[in-house]
Amino acid sequence: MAKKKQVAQRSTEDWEEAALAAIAAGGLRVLAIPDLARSLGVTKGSFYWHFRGIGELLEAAMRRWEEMDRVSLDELKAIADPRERLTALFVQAMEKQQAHALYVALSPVSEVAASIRRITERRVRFLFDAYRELGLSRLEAREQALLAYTAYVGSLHLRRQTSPGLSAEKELRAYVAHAVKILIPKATRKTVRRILRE
Amino acid sequence: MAKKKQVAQRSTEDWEEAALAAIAAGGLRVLAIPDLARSLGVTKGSFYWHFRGIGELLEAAMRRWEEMDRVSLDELKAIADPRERLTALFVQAMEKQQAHALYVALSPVSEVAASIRRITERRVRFLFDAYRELGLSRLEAREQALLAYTAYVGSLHLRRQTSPGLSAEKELRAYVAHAVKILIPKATRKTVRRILRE
DNA sequence: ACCTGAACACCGTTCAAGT
DNA sequence: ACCTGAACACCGTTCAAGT
Repeated sequence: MAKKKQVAQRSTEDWEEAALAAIAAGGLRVLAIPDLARSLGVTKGSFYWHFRGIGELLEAAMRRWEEMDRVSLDELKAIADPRERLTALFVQAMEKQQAHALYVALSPVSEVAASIRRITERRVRFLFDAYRELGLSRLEAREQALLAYTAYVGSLHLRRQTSPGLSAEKELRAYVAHAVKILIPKATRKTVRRILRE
Repeated sequence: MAKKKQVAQRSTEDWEEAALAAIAAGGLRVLAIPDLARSLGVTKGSFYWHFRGIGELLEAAMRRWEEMDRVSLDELKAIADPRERLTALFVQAMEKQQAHALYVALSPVSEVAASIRRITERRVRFLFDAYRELGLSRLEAREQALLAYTAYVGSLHLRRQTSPGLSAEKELRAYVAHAVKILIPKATRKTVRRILRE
């Protein structure tokens, strides 16, 4: 019954998670300390005990996201067969909505450019390694890795644009099927189905 | 000599242009009415004579950008040979820095989603038509158009990320060379050179 | 160790008053 | 027709005071 006096006591991680969720949902522009505080059940003043300012929150949130991205790539690295590994990556690219929303919202933000670059480099490197294992030359592997990565980024934008006339869903599926054919050597129809359904 | 009394008298278009320049340079977050007003030599109060609010400014600026985009596509449509037309489009994709910066900055902004979608549809349509003229089936042309468009969007992101170790410029050139081979049927080396240099 | 609450600067918005 | 200047609400930030 001592509800009024019960202090919330939120951890720094709580603030970071709330920030990432807000950015994924509405973009960086809607990130407001009073809103975050309200959603965490504390007053905005307490924010400044955890962070020096909104910049530091962004930094911490980015570190958190980078770590999540690194871990999910490492999980894929456990897959020995490079073709299977690429397929699993494509499946991930169709899921993980929050991560994709974050990428689109934050990629134009200059303050987090260093983070975004590290994420990009790690992903391109992952693709490069897979293509190398499939027998491509260094140059071919690099080119293919970059094409795969840009196709992925572009597909995020495509997915955000729900076309009214032409079914966006249908467009996207045709797109992915085509991209898979080019980006996963010797991909079978079953591979495409796995990526589109699974 | 009546400098103090000389009123600035800015047109609505001046505000729109200033807004687009600010967004291209620093993203939507740095768009601030006091800053715009200062750069135009008036006080922020006058903004509200031209626009009902910042939302209306964005709308007007988007209409302006859409029109610019439409015009530059129409210019390309005058090129009769579809292969030449695609090449010219790729050349544009390597130039027009402000337009690209605008796309990256605004694509995640939900308020302008309708504009972005119209721009995307117009561009994909342009690509589709070119591929049809080159003899592709409706499905093939659509798939190829979407791949070309996503590769373009992805390349914008790639270009923003100036890698320190590996030369970003070099990466980008390798990428474009590869993309051209896939996206412009029977492209010659000269085509690639034209796109990378011109 | 973590939070409250009041304070201040600054931006978005309004509007009466100017030319 | 277009702009100024003062006003107000709201957000980011600070900080002394609380538990």
